[in-house]
Amino acid sequence: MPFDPLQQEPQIQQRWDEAQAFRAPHASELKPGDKTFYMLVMLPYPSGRLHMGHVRNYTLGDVIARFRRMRGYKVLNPLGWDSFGMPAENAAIKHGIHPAVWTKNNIKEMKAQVQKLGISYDWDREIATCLPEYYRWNQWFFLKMWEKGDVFRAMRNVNWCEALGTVLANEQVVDGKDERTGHPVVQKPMEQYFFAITKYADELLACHDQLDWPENVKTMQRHWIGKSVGARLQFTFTDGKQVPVFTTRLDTLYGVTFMALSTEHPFIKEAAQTDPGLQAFCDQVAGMSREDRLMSDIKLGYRSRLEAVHPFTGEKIPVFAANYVLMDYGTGAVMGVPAHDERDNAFALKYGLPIPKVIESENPWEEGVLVNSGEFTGMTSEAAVDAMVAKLGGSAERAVTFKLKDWGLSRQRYWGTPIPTVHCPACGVVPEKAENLPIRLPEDVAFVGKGASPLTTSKSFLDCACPRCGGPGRRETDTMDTFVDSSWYWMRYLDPRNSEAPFAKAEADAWSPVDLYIGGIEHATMHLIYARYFYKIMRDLGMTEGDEPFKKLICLGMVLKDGFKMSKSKGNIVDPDEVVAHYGSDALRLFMIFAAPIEKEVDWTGFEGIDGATRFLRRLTRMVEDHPLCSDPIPAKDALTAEERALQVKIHQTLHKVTDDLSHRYQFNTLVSSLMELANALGDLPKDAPHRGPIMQRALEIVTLMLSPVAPHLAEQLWNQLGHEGFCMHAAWPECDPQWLTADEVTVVIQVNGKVRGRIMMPASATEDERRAAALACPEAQHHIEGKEIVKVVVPPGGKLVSIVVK
RNA sequence: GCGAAUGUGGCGGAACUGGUAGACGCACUGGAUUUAGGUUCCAGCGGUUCACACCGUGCGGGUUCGAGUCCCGCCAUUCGCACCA
Repeated sequence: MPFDPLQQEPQIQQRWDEAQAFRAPHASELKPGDKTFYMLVMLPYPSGRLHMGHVRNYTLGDVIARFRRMRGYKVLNPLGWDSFGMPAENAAIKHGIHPAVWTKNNIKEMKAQVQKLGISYDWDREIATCLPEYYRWNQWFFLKMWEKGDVFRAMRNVNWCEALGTVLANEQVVDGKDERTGHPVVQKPMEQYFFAITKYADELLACHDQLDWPENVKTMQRHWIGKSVGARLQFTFTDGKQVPVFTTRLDTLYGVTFMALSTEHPFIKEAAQTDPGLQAFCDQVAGMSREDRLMSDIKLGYRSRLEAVHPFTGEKIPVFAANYVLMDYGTGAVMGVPAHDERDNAFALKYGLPIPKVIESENPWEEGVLVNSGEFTGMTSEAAVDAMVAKLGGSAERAVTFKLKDWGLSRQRYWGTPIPTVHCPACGVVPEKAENLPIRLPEDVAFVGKGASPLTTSKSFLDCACPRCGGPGRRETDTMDTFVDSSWYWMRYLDPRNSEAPFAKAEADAWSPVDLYIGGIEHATMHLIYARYFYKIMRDLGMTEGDEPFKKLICLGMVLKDGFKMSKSKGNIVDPDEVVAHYGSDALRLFMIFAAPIEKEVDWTGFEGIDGATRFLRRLTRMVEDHPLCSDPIPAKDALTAEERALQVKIHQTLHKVTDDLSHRYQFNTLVSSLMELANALGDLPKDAPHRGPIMQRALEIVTLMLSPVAPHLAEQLWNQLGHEGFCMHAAWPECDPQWLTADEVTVVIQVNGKVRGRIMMPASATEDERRAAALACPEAQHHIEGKEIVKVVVPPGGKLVSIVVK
């Protein structure tokens, strides 16, 4: 049977389907001693079309899932849809399609595309976050967290477009204007719901130790969480107001020459009411585009009429409103120490403030010994902090702050999980009763792209009874951030039809935590921190054991086209469907795996690489076709020819390497090249080799088994052609034979003064002295040694090299 | 701006612990087979050079018998920055 993927692949997929080959057992079906492996890929957004990034991600996951099955593991490999979010609502505004219809169509289309790839998903586990059966559990978690005291309401800025009367997402705001209509956008505080994730900040940092994750991801998370140890102290204004300030450098207190408060700080707002100049400055900052505020190093300030009093010297200190002080970090107020803080320094130079030096150290921004600091002069920075806290008495204390902010989850949108609370004139904001869940999204809404959330237009949704007093109430119209959906979805895969709970504890015990999680590096901080947080919440609710949801993490690089991210707007999309229709999925999978190491971005240069993958698969097929089946055993080592022995070594070394790549190194591109090398070696075995039959039989079996995770369809075909019944994917992974792992002879490289001058073949068993002697005797080396003094000869362990140093 | 990463032939990449730079593949060149080819097979393929040899892993320094790999300083590109998912 030739290589004919377009004909064969659908048939093989149908056979797998009929045999339920990918079904994962539930907890009750697992036997004691069963090894389990939970393989997870990040939940995709159903944009409508699959792209190459998905193909890469799912193929990698599938390679691991299939490999683990062959190693005897029970494997759970699910997929679902992150199906709430803005694009559906945008489609509704633009094309008048209901978000639910648009989303459902997209899922259908993308699922069909994924299925053509032959990924071994257990589709019985499929979930979609936009279905009430799913999002009711978001609501359930919200209520549990409310009970736990982990939900609160507070003010935070949103992107407000006055002309549209709408809140906009960051990505909709370009240069301080609505991307679509060009109307100006300002920062406006709005009352919102929050999850108190900062309660878990310390634990999120500490648990990194348990994780087999890339170091760079852990580092990014550490910086994101941003723990700072320092002190909080009160400054008093001349009008008697107390202003708390957090500082990591209390030791520089004598160097304070100004204070800077956020433009959103309540005292600044109050002062602005009687200070038109200050008000204008605050308006200017509120209207600054997000990029400008975040990404420029331009420090802007405005000197208010407020004055603070230095707690030790009693000197009056000017108070500025400044764009670089953030209201949601620390206390929204900083003490300005221009001599010892880089940003304060730039600010002081710009506004002509004094810059007195109070620390003697090598680098002005680092700790040292205090000078010009009254009674504290001469102390080290460390000692001074304790002394100052003591001297300041009740108005100062040691404190810790985090850059991590509490998780604002309110969205003023339709296509998301309704937040299950009720506004009651008598009781205030009241959580819904658990038995009333799910609070369903209403259908009778209009999508116009301006004004408040569409939910505010649905009378049937708005009118409800207060869960506490039973009086008339108004339902909350905010929906949840879609990050809530993706913060626990992998647990729902364990028990997707459960109508009593998000999942049964027994299922969590059987499968959690996830053994390997694969997804994009772009999720390094937000999603992966929220998901870890939710897992700790689930643990604290007694729903699962353990601290961390994802034991091992692999982050993929992006798939680019001509150096750019593939995107509709650039018109550089390569459609996987077209490739599969032309080359079949095995060739696409093989090429995706082979093209680049997984953590690197890969540029989709065109179809030439796939031609190469196809050539390789065709060549293997031909080798199997040309091979007459043989059931003779392979004779003992001594009976084989030198060529046959060398091939046996190559076969088993390759098997060893591929097994290692798949189980430990998680390096996949080299796995493919090893297979190609082995195929080349098999092709070189002479047709008249005396034991060709049994050697080739076993070699082709091993190659087919190793190919199976990457190109599973062809592997099934070849497996049957090699005389085996049943599925290759259910066959056991081959074991390598230790007697064939070491070659009889090795090449020893001879260097003279660091340059390679010769190579000699030596028995692998040669001693260090024998290698040294042979190297010195080698004619090519002699040529470079002659007439010179030998300073030393280095023979490093490993036996592959001798380095001679001459003068 | 802040945080994280990446940089090796014409191209994608390999080199796992500091030890043969360029495995494997693509593209290209020459040859053979074929009625034909998006077929197959053989050979070549970093640069300079007749050769010996020398140069060569983004750039500039350093450590070492030996550096793509380690250290210091730059440059370029990519990802993230809290309402995109």
